[in-house]
Amino acid sequence: MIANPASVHQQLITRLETVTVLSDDDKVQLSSLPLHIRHVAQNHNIVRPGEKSVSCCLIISGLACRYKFANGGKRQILSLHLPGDFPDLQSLHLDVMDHGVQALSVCEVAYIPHKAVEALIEASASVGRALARHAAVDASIFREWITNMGRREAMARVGHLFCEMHTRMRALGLGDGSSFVLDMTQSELADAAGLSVVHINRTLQQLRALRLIASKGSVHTILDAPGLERVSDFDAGYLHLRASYEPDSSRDGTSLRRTDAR
Amino acid sequence: MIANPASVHQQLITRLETVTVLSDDDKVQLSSLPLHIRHVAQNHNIVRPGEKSVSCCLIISGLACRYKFANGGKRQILSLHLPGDFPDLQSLHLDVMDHGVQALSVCEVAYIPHKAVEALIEASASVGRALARHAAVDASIFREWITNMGRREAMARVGHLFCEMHTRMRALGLGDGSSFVLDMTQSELADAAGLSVVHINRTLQQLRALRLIASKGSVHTILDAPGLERVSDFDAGYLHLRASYEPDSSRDGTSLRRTDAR
DNA sequence: CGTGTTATTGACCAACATCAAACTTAGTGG
DNA sequence: CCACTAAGTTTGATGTTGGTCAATAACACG
Repeated sequence: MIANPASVHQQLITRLETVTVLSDDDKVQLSSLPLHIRHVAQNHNIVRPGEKSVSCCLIISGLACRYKFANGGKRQILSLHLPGDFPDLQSLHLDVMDHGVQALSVCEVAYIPHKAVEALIEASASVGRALARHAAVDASIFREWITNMGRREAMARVGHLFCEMHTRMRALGLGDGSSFVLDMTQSELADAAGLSVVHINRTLQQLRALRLIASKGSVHTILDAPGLERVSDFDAGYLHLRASYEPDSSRDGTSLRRTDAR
Repeated sequence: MIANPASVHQQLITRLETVTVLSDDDKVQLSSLPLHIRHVAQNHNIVRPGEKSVSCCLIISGLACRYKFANGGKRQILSLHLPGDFPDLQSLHLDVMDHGVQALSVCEVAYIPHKAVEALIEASASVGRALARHAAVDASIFREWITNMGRREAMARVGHLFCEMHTRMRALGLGDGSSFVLDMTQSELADAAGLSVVHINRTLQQLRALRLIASKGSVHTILDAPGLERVSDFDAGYLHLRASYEPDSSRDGTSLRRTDAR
């Protein structure tokens, strides 16, 4: 799997078109975007923490994550990234990386100079909107993860992670019906879910025992999607895919009494 | 405390100037921004979840939060917002609110129509940059909160929250040296830290027993800032204030072995 | 095969949740 | 100003979830 620049440009255009309308001129500009394509080995950094970035990275293939270390080196995985994602788009606006980006599987990555991205945004409002929207969805996923870590117990947390990745992959045309590949060790899942490796292992066993999922290697199958979503408190609204979302107007104007908060 | 539009425009200009350089023309444009100023009572919604926003809100005074509900109504507070913050800037790019914004104290809020914000960004690259940076810092804080919830235990979690709010307030010229006002009940602190009310109470007692903080009512004093930061694993880098940040290049190019992850 | 990583298991323990009750504080109306 | 009330804080007792440690089993790869 060796990406050539032209196919990467096309991949980028296709991805942006899921979100906005691009003019022919936009596409021409996108097609001439300078790319520095690199293969990154498994477990190596795509962007180093603390770095002063001069380019944004686009994941072309593979699975990447953002991460931070807390305390005495306990790692937290902050997000997972699929082909077409820009895991460090914020580096356009922040001088220093407050976290790292790492390849969880072998990855192909395209680095695009900040200057080029800025020029493109300057030139095309559509592209600017699409990138802003990408960043906004990224932040929405962070919010859901905060909720996941703060208010869901282990089984829901892990199940939620699976639901999210399955949904995101299907939106990109990856995965095969109810199966998908998530190339992460249990140790990495633990870092993503804020749990210990041992507990992840036992939680996966529970999910399997309940016949909600099945796994062989890194290929996971969702056996009972509604059941898994129920157990995991999953509602895809926060992914802001082009689907409907039911507004909850039950609290209109009324006071949220402090005791509501529990 | 009744804000008049002119002072709000000035407050906005001052805040944006902490981040970018504004031309005289920018300031004129900012000063003519249409604002709908509203007082929001404590515990009432500033923006309802599920809503299709047509305006962004700017906190003029008071303390606000973003929140979500998980599971059987367990609330998670996602972020805290001080005067000058735009807690729903993302609504410019997302059609539906995936969370709510609520007043934790009495708040004054200015609603600015999306159309006006978009026109302003169109007209002024500086303002666009400042807002994009605001959103990027917002997301950085989310990442730190994920780490906080996932990988820090109760005392560090609560201490970290205090350090963050203290630092953010000082950056805005709020608070008085080592004291600051954080108008939240323990129940709300619990929702922010992903803990139970009872445990928050006991954790605060520990922090007081260690002489790291002292509190009377909602006025908190940090008695031993370095001590609290150490216990809380706090490093202000992620707030991206205009200060230095030490890059960590210790992992350059080397493999992050999977077992590093623990 | 042998070596190193990853997955699994059991035993034990710490952190945190839950429940229920008492106490404190601030606000309200008489 | 006092009694009353409701919200918020604190405490104790007890239970559960998830962490830690340490060992073993299963795999993957040269």
